[in-house]
Amino acid sequence: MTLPNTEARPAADTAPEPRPSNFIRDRFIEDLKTNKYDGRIQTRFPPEPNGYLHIGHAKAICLDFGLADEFGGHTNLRFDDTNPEKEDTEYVDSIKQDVQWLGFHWDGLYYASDYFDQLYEWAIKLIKDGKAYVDDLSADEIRKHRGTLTEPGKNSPYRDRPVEESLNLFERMRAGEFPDGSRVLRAKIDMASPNFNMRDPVMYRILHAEHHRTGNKWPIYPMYDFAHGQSDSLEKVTHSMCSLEFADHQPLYNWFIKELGIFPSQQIEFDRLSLTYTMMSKRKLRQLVEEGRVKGWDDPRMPTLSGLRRRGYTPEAIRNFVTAAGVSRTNGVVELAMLEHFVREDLNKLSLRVMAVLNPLKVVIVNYPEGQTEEMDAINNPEDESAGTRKIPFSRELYIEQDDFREVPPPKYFRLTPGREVRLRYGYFVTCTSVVKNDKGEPIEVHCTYDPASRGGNSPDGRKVKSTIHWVSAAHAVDAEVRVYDNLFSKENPDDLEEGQDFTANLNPHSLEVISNAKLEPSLANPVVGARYQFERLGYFAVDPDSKPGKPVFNRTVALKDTWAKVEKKQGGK
RNA sequence: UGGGGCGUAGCCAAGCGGUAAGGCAGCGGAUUUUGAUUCCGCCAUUCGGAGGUUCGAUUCCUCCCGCCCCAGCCA
Repeated sequence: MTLPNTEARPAADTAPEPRPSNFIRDRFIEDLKTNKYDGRIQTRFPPEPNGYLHIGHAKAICLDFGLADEFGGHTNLRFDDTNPEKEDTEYVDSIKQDVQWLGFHWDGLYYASDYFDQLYEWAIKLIKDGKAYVDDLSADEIRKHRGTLTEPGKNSPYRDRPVEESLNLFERMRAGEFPDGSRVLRAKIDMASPNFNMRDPVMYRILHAEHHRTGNKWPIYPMYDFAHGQSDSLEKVTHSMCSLEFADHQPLYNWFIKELGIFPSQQIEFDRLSLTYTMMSKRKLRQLVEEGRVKGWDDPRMPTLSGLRRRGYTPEAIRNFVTAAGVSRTNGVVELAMLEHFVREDLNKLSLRVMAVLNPLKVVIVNYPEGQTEEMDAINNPEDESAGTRKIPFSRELYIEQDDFREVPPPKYFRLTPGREVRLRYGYFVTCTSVVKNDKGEPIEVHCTYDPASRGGNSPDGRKVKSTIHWVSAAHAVDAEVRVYDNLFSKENPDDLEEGQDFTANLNPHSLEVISNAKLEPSLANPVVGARYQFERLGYFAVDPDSKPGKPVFNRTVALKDTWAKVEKKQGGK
């Protein structure tokens, strides 16, 4: 889906916001100052192509690309594709698209699989140096030899087999002579290390699996630990940022680089992004897709970049949010309200205002001539004068929002109610004179009179009204489907579970509300897919790809802030 | 329990020995043809706790408490 350029984004006329300081930037500055890498900054964004990118990845992307950009550095996109059983080109395509959509450009595009030959040679070298050996133990036996948190591990009986034997066995592993799981190549480090990653970690496993890029060339695949640091090194990466849980791997990362005598890339760990009411686990997001709990990876309720894009989020909003949330080494959880603030902030600047009624209630202006239509002037974007104005038809029968009329108004309710005068935005002042109700006593039609002198919404005598409400002319209205979203999960922490529950127990049953009979102003009959609008007084909405000519479908990106809803809730209202 | 990491307001987060930035949320008030936006004001005598060093500690030291990560032939 490509987004049309329907929004004019005003050129920035102010200096960029000062970036909050953080420990990674400090490290860059320090390394530049000491000329540690000849004044060079090289980073990489290294996703495994086993799923779609989510907003947590946006943080890593903004750091890897954004921070390097700040210092005139370079950033590679590198796919960490060392586990063929989980990976697919569908994911590499979506990842490339999402990185670009976020607004970043990679200098080099690489795959760990590009380095399989080099990695294999390095493994041979380590065997020859007596730093690696082929182990015939089963996975289960290896686990038993690994020891526990308090007990050191035990050496494998194969640990001291002759170099020639390991060499021969490893070559035969590579030749495909052995079945999966029968043997592994291990680094010979220290089975008594308090760090499990140093207890003779596995470097290669046998996997007779087809790889999405190398096909059936390899029956053995390197482990993450034997691929990542060396890939960084090959790309002359100076600062290799990764998340906190890899901190324990750093000694191993450095060990391989040292034993191989290759370019000394350095690893820096930072905290992952967590959001309330949101799930970032790729495995669980995949489960939601596969079980049909959502409509796909790009379901607008998903925290994936493709989902947020379809929902109407802008890349700017996401980048601003990530920057504001900051980076540290604390495991915190950011409130979803903060993300929503940054979309509203961006959308407020660029989206065209439009009138739309989600839950229509018919209004008849009894003293307005039948058959007459007037063209009223409306401002497209009060935040951007260059967006101009447009004409909206006004006639005797209109729709207003059901919420904007109360037969019996609660305290502080300013909107339409019998006997009260309100302004129809860009229209006229109208006063409610009577209500027509159905058998159940629900209002189905409201009768009003209008003041012809208040055309456009101003009364010459200067009298005030407490409220301005939006409307759509019934005869000119465009029917539309509007999808209104709420949090995907009903708990702040979706992993907060009762005994025996699965995380899907916390799915919000009301995360999607489909409104099939919304009424839009006629300018919205055939909007461009992806275009974003503000429905005045309601929120920001984006055109969904499911739209058909004359029958648009909109996704609510986020509602406008609603002080009245808060007041009403405090009053114990609906 | 061994190792690693982290504790600053409801949430995120600066701070690096000189007396607590900023953002989000919240609460007041002004402007408003969106109960929106914008604007203005308020919101930590205190930095997980207890000791110690110092003229002076969120910053240094010691001990304690709490939370997160690690025992995949996943990344």
